[in-house]
Amino acid sequence: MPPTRHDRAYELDERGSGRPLPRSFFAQPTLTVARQLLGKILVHASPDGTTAGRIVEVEAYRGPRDRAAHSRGGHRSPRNESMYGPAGHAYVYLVYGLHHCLNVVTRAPGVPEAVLLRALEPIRGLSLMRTRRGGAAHPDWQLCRGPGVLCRSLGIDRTFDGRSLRGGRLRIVDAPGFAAPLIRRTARIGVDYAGPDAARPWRFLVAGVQAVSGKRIP
DNA sequence: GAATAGATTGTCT
DNA sequence: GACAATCTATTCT
Repeated sequence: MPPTRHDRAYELDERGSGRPLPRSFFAQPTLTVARQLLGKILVHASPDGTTAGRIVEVEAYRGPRDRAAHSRGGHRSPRNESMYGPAGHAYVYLVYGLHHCLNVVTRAPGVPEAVLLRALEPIRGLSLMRTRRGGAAHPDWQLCRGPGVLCRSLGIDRTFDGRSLRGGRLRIVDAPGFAAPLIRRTARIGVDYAGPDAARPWRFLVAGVQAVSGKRIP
């Protein structure tokens, strides 16, 4: 497949390589990491081929005091153990018995905070994404629109839980961010059970991007 | 375009 | 046995 305009713009080579982000990037406060992840690129170099997309929507989950987080009240179990691990590693879980969701762990080991990746703008391996989605004729902007769907398109499952995202087959590489005025905040999605924390504006997305979940912002 | 129901299973009470 | 950081198809308007 010939390189696309996006590949050159984001300096991805044939294997989807790029500059990794330092661990210090992921160890920052979770809201900072969430905002700064917008524009970075998630790459999965699988045996079937490489798929990649630019991060355009995320949500922050802020540990024991956040009643929407899996680590609320300091809860710790085999399922969410990765949230307690080092910054820059993955926390992958299954929701509703059907869909995988990918989080990026933040802060110091023992501090169970993370950023959920909710949508990507696809930039590489679009035909493989369509195959993984079951061969339906989805438009490009629908291929990674939503946390479960992006994992399906990129072939991400719980085998990546607890693994580093700064090297290996699944990784996040550096790329230019978005101008601050384009970044919007809203309440998080699907956390109505979380009482007062349901309303906190800890979802970050990019205005003018079609590939975000829910209603897009002009 | 908006609202609704159903899928499907690991995890926790 | 209840519920979940979701998605899709279907049935309205």
